Amino acid sequence: MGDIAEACGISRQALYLHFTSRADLMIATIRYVDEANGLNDRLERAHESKTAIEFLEQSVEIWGNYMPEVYGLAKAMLRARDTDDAMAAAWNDSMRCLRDACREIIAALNREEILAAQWSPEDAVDMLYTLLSFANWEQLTAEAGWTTSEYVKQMITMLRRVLVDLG
Amino acid sequence: MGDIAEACGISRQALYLHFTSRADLMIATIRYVDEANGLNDRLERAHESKTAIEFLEQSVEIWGNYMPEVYGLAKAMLRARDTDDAMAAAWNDSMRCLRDACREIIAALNREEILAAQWSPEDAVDMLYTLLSFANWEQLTAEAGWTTSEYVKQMITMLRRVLVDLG
DNA sequence: TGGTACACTTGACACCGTGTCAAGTAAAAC
DNA sequence: GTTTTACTTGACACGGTGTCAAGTGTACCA
Repeated sequence: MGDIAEACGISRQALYLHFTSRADLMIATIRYVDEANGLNDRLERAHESKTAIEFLEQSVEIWGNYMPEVYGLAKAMLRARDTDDAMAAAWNDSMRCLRDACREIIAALNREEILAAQWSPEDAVDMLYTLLSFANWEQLTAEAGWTTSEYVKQMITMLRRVLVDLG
Repeated sequence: MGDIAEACGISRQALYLHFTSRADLMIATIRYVDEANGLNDRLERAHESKTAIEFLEQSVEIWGNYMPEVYGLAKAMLRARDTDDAMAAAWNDSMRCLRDACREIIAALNREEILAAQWSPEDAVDMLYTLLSFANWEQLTAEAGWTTSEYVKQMITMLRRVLVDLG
């Protein structure tokens, strides 16, 4: 809080006039970022896809390019999530549009009858959402040294293999 | 530290006679768990497999049953890892046998010429190691409600689809 | 038997970060 | 000209980590 206040050019105490706590500030920040960066709007664009596979690919590309933009905040929130229920709720809320996208992708694959036989739609949603996690992206980029475009390319190819059975 | 000391029936300060810091205690703990629970030894057993695919399946099964046993410690270490380099090193050290297993699995698939064409061996190792992460297991079990055996079964089927090209 | 080393005790203290409280100030709004 | 607003400084409580000093009981050892 001290560092943030200093960066804002106000006193630490003034911060508490605007936000009741550290958690409150972070939640407000993620709401602001959601609004400004518009993951919702961006994912919306994938809906123009003609096929379910294209929908999947578009969504992964959008998500893969979004994560680097909000990396710092996301990491801070994921850390705080473990000890703060309000933070966990805010994070889940903010990730809801990705969850929704996953659900829609699986529904689209199912509708086209190309969802791989091993999956119930529910399990497929769980797995897709899990595979697209920040933690995995961080591991592959920060630790393994992949670039964003490598991540997107490999992830798309992998997800096609995992989720799609071609007739 | 206070809680741990109390649980041990000694004073908080006595803990510092044995471990120089909280991080030191956790690192010693994970070393002890590694020794006692023997992930290394357990993974060793998978080497008796006749085929690369069997090797993969055995390893995932072993790992999937290991994670629940060390969940608490692993979670604490993953949290501390972000702010403590020694902790990060200890964690990586402790995960080295899983990394090695991933490398060997990919090498075996490659030797049998069934590693899917999309993958360079290095990328395949990175991806396999990432997919087997604690974070993914936690997400699928704690959040999505999968059981350990569901995790193992789905993970194996998925990894076969992801990594293996059958003639 | 006396002395020493060892494991532990109590109690105090410093440091850091979060969050709270009180009193004061400067400028804008009415 | 007064009130409201946004901020200031400065102090303090709390919890957690880590340190220090001095004391205690016990086991070992010459």
